[in-house]
Amino acid sequence: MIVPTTKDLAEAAGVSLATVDRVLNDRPNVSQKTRNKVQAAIEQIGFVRNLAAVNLLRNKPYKFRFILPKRGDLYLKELIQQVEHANKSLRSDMTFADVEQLDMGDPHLVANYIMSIDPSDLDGLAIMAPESPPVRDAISRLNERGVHIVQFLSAQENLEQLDFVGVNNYAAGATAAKIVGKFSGAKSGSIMVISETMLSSDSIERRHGFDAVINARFENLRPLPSLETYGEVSRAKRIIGNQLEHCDDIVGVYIMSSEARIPIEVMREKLNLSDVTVVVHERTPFSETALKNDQIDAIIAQNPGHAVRSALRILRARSEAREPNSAQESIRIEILLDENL
Amino acid sequence: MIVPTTKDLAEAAGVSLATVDRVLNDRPNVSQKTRNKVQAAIEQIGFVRNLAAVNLLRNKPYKFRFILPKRGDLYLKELIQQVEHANKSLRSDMTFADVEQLDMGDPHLVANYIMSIDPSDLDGLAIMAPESPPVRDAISRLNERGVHIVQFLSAQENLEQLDFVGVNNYAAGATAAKIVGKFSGAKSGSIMVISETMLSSDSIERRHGFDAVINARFENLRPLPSLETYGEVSRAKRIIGNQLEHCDDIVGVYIMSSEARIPIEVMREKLNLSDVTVVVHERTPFSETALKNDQIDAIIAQNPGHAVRSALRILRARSEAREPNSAQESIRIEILLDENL
DNA sequence: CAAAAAATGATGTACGTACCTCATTTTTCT
DNA sequence: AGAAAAATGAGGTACGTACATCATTTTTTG
Repeated sequence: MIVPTTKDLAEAAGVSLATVDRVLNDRPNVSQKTRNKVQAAIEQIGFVRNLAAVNLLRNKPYKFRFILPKRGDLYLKELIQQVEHANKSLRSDMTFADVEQLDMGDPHLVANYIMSIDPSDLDGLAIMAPESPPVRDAISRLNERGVHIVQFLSAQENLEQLDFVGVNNYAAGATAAKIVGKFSGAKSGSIMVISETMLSSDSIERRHGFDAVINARFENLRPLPSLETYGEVSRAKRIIGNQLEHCDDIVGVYIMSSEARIPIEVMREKLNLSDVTVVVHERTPFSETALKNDQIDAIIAQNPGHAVRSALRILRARSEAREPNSAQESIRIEILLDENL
Repeated sequence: MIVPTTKDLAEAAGVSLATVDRVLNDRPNVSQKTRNKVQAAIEQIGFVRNLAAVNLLRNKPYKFRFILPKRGDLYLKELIQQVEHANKSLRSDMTFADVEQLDMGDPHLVANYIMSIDPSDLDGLAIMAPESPPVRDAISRLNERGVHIVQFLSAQENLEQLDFVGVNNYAAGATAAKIVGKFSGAKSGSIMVISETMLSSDSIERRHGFDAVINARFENLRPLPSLETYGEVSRAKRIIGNQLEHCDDIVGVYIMSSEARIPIEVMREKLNLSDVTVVVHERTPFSETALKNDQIDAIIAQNPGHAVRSALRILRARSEAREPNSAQESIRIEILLDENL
C-alpha cells in the first residue's frame, strides 16, 4: 500500500510543493482557483498529513500539570499514581505531566498559584478545585494568556467554554439512588446520606440527583439530611452515632464523597452492614475490599486512569490546535458490583 | 525544557553515536562494558526514544482487518461503524482498518478465508468467530506466518497465548444475575433466559455465571431453561409464547445475546415488561430506547468503541514489537441504567 | 609479537513535513 | 504599455532516529 505524501499531492494537483505547502498551512498569496485545485486533489488521492513527521518537526515537549487537593483520600492517591504512570508512558510522545497539590481550603492561595504560573513554562493545566470566584477568575486569566485548561472531575460554574473531564454528578447521584432503591427491595425505611462536606458543588449535585430519584420512584424510602464528616474520625463517630440512635429504620446508606473509609469503619461497629444497602463512590483498595466482603453493595466510580489520560489527550489536542475526539473522551459513570469488579 | 536525544546520550555515555545506535538496537560487536555505560547514561539523563522520529523512519502503513459475522444485529452495526471511524481517525497515524464479514455458520469457510490471507497484505487480524477447531488451527497457522492476531469479543479455546479483547462472559452473566436478583426485590418466581443460540461459548459462559449467582444468592428465584430464538421472529414467538403459557410466575428476564430486539418485541405483546426485571446485553439504539421507556431495567454492555480501539492499539503495538499497555486495554463490564446512560 | 578479530568512531542518507529565501511567471492596475 | 503586485516555482534546512559503509583503534589469539 502506498500512502500519498505532499509530493504526490503536488503532482496530483499540478502545482509545486511550495504551493501545496501554502495551501496546507494557510499561507497568503494563493489564488482561490489554486486552493480549489489542491483541495480537490486532497480528496481525490486521500491525502492525510503524516502525524509522525509533523510531530518530529514541531518537536516541542508538551508540559502539563494537574492541580489536585493536598488533603486527600485513597482516590486522590490513585489519581496521582495515574498521572505518574501517564508521565512515564507518554515521554516518548514528548508529553510530560506532573502534579501540584494545593490546600483547597484557601481559594486565594489556589488563585494565586494559578496566576503565578508562567505560560512559557506550561502548556496546559488540569484543575480539580472547589467552585470559587477567585479561582474561576484566575483560570480565565491564565487561559487568556495561552495556557490550555481542563476542568478535572469538578467544574467551576460559568466556565462552560473550557473543556471538562468527569462525570455528571447529578446523574451519578441518581444512579446511586436507583441502586439503593432497587437493592432495598420492598423494605421501607430511612437512607443515611454521608458526605465529607456539602460545600462542594459535586456533593450538592449528587445529593440533588439522589433525592430526585428516591422521591420520584421509591416512596417507601426516606432520605435523611446529609451528615458532614469533614474527614475527621471523631466527628464522624459522633454524628453518625447520633443519627443511628435516633433512627432505627435505616435500610440504606449513601456515601457521597470519594472517601468511604471513615464512615464505613465507624458504621460497622454499630450496624450490620450486610443487612442494609450501602453505595459509595470511587474504586479504591478499601472500597474494593469492602465490596468483596459484602460490607458495601455497589461502587459508583469514574475510572481515574481514564480521567487522567483523557485530560492529557484533550490538553495535547488543544496544544496542537486540533479538536479533541469528544466521543472517546466522555467518562462513564461506572457501576461496580462484586461480580464485575 | 530540553529532551535528550541520541546525541546527548552519546555524549553522556562518552561514546560515539554509532555505538549508541548499536546498543539501542541490539546490534553485535559491543562490549559488555560499553553496554553498561550506555545503559547507565540512559537512566541518568532519562533518555527515551522519540516515537515520532521512529515512526517517521519506519514509515510503514499498518493494515489491520476485523473479521466479523455476516448475519448480525444492531450491535454488529455499531462495531462496523466504530471500525470505520477508527480507520478515518487513525490514517494520520499510518494505521488502516477494514472489516470482512463472513458467514459464521460455516467454520470451514471461515478457516479457508483465514488461510487465504497473504501475510504481506495484512499486518494484523481481529477475529470474532465462534469456537471451532478448523478456525482455531487456521488462526494459529496465520499467526505463525507473521500476522498478529487479536481474539475479538469471543475467544477460541486453547489460544490463550494470543491477545484477547473483550469481557469475561462468566462475570457478565453473574453481573446480570445480581441485577435481576436484587431488582426483583423480595418476589419469588421464575426467570426466563433467552439466547439466540446456546452453541457459542459466550452464551454458555454467561449462562454458567448467571446460574451460579442466582443459585447461590437468590433462593426465591428459579431460572428456566434457555430458549433459543435462532434469530427468527416466528420461532421466538412460538417458544416464548409457549413458555409464558406454562409459567405464570415470571418475575425476571435475562436476554443473553446481543440482539435484544426480537425477544423484547415478542414479549411486550404478552407481558407487561415494567412489572418484571429485564436485563439485556449491549447498548444499541433499540436497547437504549427500551431502557428509557422502562421496558428493560439494565443493560450489560461492553463498549464497542473501546473494544475496536483497544484491538487496534494491541495490533499496532505487536506490529512494532512493543508490549501492549495491558492496564489500558481491559474492557469493563458496564452496567447501564436509565440514570447513567 | 604479529596477525586476526572485535570494538568503536566518523560520516552519510533517508523518512515527510514545515518554514525559509529567492527567482520567475502571471495578473492587475494606472 | 509599463510598472506594481500577486502568484507560483525551485531549492535548501531541520527535526531524531535507523541503518549503512568504511576507517581506525583496541583486544584477543596463536
